Amino acid sequence: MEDGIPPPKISDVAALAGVSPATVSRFLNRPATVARLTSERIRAAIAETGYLPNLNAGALASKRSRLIAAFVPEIAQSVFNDTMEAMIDGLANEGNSVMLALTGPDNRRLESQINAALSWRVDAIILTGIVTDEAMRDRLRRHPITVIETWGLPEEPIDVAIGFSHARAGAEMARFLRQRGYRRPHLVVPRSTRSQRRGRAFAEQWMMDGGAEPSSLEVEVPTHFGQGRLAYRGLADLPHRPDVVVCGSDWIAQGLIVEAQAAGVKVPDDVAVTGFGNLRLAGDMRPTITSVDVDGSRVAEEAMKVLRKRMAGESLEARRIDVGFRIIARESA
Amino acid sequence: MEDGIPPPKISDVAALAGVSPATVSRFLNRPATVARLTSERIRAAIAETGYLPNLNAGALASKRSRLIAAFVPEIAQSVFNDTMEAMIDGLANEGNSVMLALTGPDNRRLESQINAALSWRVDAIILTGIVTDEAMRDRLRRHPITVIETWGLPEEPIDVAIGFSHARAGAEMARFLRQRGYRRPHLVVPRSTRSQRRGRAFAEQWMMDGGAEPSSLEVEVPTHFGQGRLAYRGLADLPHRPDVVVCGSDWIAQGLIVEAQAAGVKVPDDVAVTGFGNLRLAGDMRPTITSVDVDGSRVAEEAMKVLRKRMAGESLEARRIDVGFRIIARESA
DNA sequence: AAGCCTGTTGAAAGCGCTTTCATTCCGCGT
DNA sequence: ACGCGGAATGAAAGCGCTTTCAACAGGCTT
Repeated sequence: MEDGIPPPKISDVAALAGVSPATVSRFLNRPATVARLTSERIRAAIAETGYLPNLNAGALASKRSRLIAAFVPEIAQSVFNDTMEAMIDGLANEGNSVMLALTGPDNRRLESQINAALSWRVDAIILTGIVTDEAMRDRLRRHPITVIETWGLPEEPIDVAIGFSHARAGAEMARFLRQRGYRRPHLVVPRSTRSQRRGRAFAEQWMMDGGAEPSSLEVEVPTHFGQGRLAYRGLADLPHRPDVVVCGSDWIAQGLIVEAQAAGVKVPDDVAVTGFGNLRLAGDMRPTITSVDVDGSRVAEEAMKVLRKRMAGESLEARRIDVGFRIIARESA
Repeated sequence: MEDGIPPPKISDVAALAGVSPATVSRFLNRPATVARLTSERIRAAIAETGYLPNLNAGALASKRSRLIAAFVPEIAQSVFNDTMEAMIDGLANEGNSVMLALTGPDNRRLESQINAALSWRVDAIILTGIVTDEAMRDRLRRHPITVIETWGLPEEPIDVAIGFSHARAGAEMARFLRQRGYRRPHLVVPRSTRSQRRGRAFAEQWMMDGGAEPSSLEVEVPTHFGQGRLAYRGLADLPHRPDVVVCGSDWIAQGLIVEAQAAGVKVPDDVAVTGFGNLRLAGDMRPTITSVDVDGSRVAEEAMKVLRKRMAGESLEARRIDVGFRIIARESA
């Protein structure tokens, strides 16, 4: 940190290169439209001055900011991290900048963060975690920007949604476990809209297939290892001992397994366990954890495709993109 | 997403409120300077129009962006996440926006990301992970913005540094383990500048205290659970079996413990383990993991203090702020 | 030779704010 | 009654870009 002279501007570069500012601007934004020789001179002038375009001015003049706002509940420990990372990475590579906004587990700061994003005139908003407030959804719908909802797959997306059906994931897990012969599942359900949807769908499917209503435990988000341990201990108080515990995240599953083993209980022989998210640790744990895999990088990819199309002014073929999910059967169940 | 009319601007609000744009601007930026009644009318006009200031225009005109760039190697799994979260949160609360830039584990994209940040004329840059390139450090020094380096504590900060001495942390761990009676440490060292500094300091201190040079294993960053398992298996190939494994992160430690237990080896009786970072799971694991605690929220706090002072134009008392660290002794060592 | 197209460039008018400077209006001391 | 100072406001000049629009030079076509 130091101070003094203002940074060079486009007119400084233009003067040095012996062209007009307009030409420098063109060189920067649509290089193909400026003559070879001119380009060379401008390139040299930029290097010499150390010019960095002022993107605030650019955004103001062009009404396109190449700025994208990403909303996540939290980053501390989140299944979204991989997707976010792939996205931020990819966007940066294409010359965009990403503003990260944390909305808090209960979406407390959602509104103020959305206002901030809109005030920066971002080109797009990427939402992770569900915006349940209809008024807010409508407000976003009225703005002429791209809004991508990820992970969930709402019936009526704000604009575009990329994700999978949590209800189907829950139901499928119920079928999977029943078919494997389990009969007394216990659910550990994080207090998030999506997790609860999975939990509900699991229970419905389970009962539809003739099972009794599964017992369940709610835990706070973000989920973590320690919750698994507590969840394991809670098992003792249940009217009848479950033969499989369906956890809302791989971390919970991992903690539960560790606690079970510390108590001398074998997984999956004495009690089976499933997780969610198919984090790397699910495959690394002893025993390896049966989990639900969602291709996070596919979500990122599709999101970027959508953004590219929008920027190019093309129209989209689909407003709901289902990336699906897969139950990964491993040792723990 | 929809389109049509351009969003309201400050002159629309001004017209509706029957004042000049200048007054609305003042109302927005220094409310104390506008009369009570006028304020009321403006407030109403803003509400009626749904006005959101265009911050690009604001930043351009005022030369202050209230935009802060945060650089991290990655977010997927990182000890920095808590600090980042606290910081993003705090900054947003004070009316700033945060641009998150991923530099990649090897700082590959550092330069382009820094250029992007400077192009947006951010007010400050927060660096996590060490910028080793002296040319880049100098370049940043020449810019009239606040640069905060976190976690490390370089001799000659670019501007301000907030962190702790990794060398001291390594050395202290060596003393701690020796005093506890361990004699054959094995190091699992992530390939990051900071981790390696700790590892080296550990070894030096250990030998200075009369121990033999510790064996060690390098692992890639970001570290993860699976590496601990592999590290455990690698132990078998060592010339003599270590009595304590010093891991570069809690995740590694956790994986190592799980693998040891799966092999019927008791922790810490047969082999002790330490981690780093004091993540929540360190206290939750069975056995609980001895780790090194760094107060991440303190780092965030100090960073925000620095930013506040700079924005207020005050000068700083210190350019290097040591937040220290503590070895948290638990069951695993 | 006139007419046209394509490729390349420059002039100039904004983009929507902030901020200086000037102006007006009051209350107050003398 | 006069002048002064402070509070509140407005006029207007930018901030550093982008983007029309027009202009011009060649090269072709007819």
